[in-house]
Amino acid sequence: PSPMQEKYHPAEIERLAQQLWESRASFRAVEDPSRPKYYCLSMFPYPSGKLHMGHVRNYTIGDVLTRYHRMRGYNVLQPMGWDAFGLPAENAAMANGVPPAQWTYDNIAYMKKQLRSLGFAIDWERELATCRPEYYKWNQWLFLRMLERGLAYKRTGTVNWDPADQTVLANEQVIDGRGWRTGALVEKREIPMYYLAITRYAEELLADLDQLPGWPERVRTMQANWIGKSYGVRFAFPYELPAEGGANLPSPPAGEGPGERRRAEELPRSGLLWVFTTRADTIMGVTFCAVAAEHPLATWAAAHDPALAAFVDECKRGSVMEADIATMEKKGMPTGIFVTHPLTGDKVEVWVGNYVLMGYGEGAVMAVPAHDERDFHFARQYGLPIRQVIHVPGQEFSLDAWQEWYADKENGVCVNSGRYDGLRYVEAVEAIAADLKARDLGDAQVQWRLRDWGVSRQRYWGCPIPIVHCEACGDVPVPDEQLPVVLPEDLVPDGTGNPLAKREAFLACACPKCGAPARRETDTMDTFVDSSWYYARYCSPDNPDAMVDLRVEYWMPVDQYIGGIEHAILHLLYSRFWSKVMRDLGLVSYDEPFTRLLTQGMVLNHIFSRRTEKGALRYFAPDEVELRYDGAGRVAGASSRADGAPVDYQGVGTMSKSKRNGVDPQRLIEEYGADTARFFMMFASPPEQTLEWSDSGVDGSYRFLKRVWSYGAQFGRDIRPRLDPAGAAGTPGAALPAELAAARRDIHANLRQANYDMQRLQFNTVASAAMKILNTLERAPGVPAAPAKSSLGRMSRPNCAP
RNA sequence: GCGAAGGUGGCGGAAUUGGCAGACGCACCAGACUUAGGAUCUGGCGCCGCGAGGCGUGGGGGUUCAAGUCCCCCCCUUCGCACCA
Repeated sequence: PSPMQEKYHPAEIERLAQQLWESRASFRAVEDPSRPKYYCLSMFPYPSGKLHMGHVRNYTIGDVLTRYHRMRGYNVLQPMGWDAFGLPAENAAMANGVPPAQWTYDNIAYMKKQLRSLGFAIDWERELATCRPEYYKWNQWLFLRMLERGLAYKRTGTVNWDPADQTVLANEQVIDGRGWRTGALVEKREIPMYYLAITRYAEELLADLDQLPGWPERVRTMQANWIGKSYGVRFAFPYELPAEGGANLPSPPAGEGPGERRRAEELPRSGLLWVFTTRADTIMGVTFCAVAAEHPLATWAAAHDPALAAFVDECKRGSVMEADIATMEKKGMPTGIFVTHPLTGDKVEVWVGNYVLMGYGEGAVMAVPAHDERDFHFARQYGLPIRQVIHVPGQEFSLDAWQEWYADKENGVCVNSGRYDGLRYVEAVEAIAADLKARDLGDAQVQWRLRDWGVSRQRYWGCPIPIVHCEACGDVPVPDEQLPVVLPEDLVPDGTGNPLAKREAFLACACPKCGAPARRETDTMDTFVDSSWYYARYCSPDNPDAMVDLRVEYWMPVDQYIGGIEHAILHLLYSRFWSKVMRDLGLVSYDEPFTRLLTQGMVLNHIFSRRTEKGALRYFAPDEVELRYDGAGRVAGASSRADGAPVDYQGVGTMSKSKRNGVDPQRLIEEYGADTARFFMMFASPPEQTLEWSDSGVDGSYRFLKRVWSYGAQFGRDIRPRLDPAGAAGTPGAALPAELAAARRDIHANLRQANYDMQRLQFNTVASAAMKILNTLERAPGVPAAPAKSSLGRMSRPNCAP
């Protein structure tokens, strides 16, 4: 052995190992039908500047799994790329005057260097960045295919509008109802946007969740609830508008309900107010209706009533976020318009309610205060009538306070409902739907909570939507042979709208249809479009002529997808939708893109703070703080190393810049080496659970690796017991599942041969960590945690071990 | 507000079908070795109490011979809520 091998110099060892891997192209993935494939995918990073611990954990878990499967003879693909379009690049551009493209490419270069230094087994030949024209060309191409099939369409949508900067704001840029840069009160504004008809796939997206046993149960539950299939009745209240004031009608926005997609140039004198309800059995208890501020009836009434107009304006202030709308104070105002109850013929007043959303359902709801909690409080607040029409035996209805049973549809029976009296929920809904249908005023209908996906963004740093606006021909799709519509990379946004709108060279073009001078669309696509199919592009990243080719059939679907739980709904749902669209276009043959999903836990660290004299909270980084313990090992207090004065310990929380409790992976790598970082992250906690940062744990990992290195020939004997994950091997008579037993044999066999072999050292470190992941993935039933030697005698409890 | 997942010692976490709560590990305490090894070994370690004993799985109620586990109500934390990624 050379002197170098006797001491542990991780920087040198890792550099040599990485050079070796590179010179041998060890991680290049080549299609090989003779071997089973294993496609292991980690969610690609946004190039925000540098890696954080969440990245390191995510990619280490993936790396361990690929190494394990490579050991077992699989042909492994582990690619990496960059989710490179997005808002932070524009914000950085505004702050520093650097074009988003330059900022993004610089960040990619730095983060790629970091990923390389971590020694991940990535096939870098397949690297992609979503901001490259050769990638986003295919966003545009598929968008055009969807447009041809009516899967992409244009209608109005609601956005946050900053009246000071005259620009659209992201939800994130609205703080307490005001624009983050200007402080101006944000307004809702209706603008034309492109939508993708994901609701057409709602049924399949819901049903196919059953085909994903490798996904965490809670993710499937959340997706099912998000899609939200409900059975109800869609019906209409006929109305006649008062005769006066018909001459100067405002132009209401297009109706948006499933059956109501007309562009109303003028509100007809008489018409139908459509609503949807899951509680048609309570229809006889309707005492008023509520419409959104943007609803045509509200617009019409506001034109005749200045007070109502002021209220409608008030409703249009504030953000469009559902969480904000759901938590704000419920307010309303009568329109003076009365509609006719379709079954009783009673007059029912229409109110404008700030809690009714134009973009959901019909933009109008029936109100049954007696049996809907929100309607109950609203009616009490405004003195509207409350009519009990559901009775639950043994319960007494009272107007004093809302009670849960008022909304009970299991035990409820119709009362005060004429011919429906005595019917239970299901019979009542059926009878009422039939009666409405007979009058041509409604029918039973399946309703989805899922809404179509609005993809237009009034932003620069994104994929251009391939549309040309021609005065004569209207909106004209860009022909395939003119793709990609290339985004100029030298612009710097200034916060006052999309800079593309000021770039004549981008705007000016010829109409593809008639050849006349035309203007390009300046909206770009939602970045969720970019991330909805990148995993498929990794299979053929070099193909300039097709979105995907036959290689996709070899690698896809992804066998193991790994990422944060925060993507459990949107990203994963959009990817599933996009896959199904690609399948229906004949591009791929799989139904679902991700066979198994692992949602990794967050990385936490201790938080320390102190109140300043002005009352503000000042945070201290953990390494700026000295901990004091009491006799029992409890944290008794903490003090600043700088001034010795006490600081408050706030427990643990996710690593964040604002709380100053982040740990920079770069420093860790430089100080201890990549193996220590990876080793610690794998052993400190099972992959799906939160990981609490511990400096002593990192230090211990380093010392352990050092000892492994220096023990040399002996270490197979000395170290082996310590490598048993959770000590599973220590239980006498415990039957290991075959998979775990095989993994154990692999690890022990390789430990025995591993002396001084740097590749094998890396291999063993990683392979033993793989055991821990397998424990999580396989959920091996019947494998108890191992007792210590000293407690073996206490194992007499019969139900303690098999 | 709505949807989802959680809450067990100082800490990470065990407890399989309702059957001795706290396995295993970390930290801590005492001792041994005896003197550089942040090693190893032995013992202790939920809380209160000198003790007998009492109390303990976020809080409150219930079912049961028996509840961390089942039922009802409430509280707290994390994730998502469609333009952050």
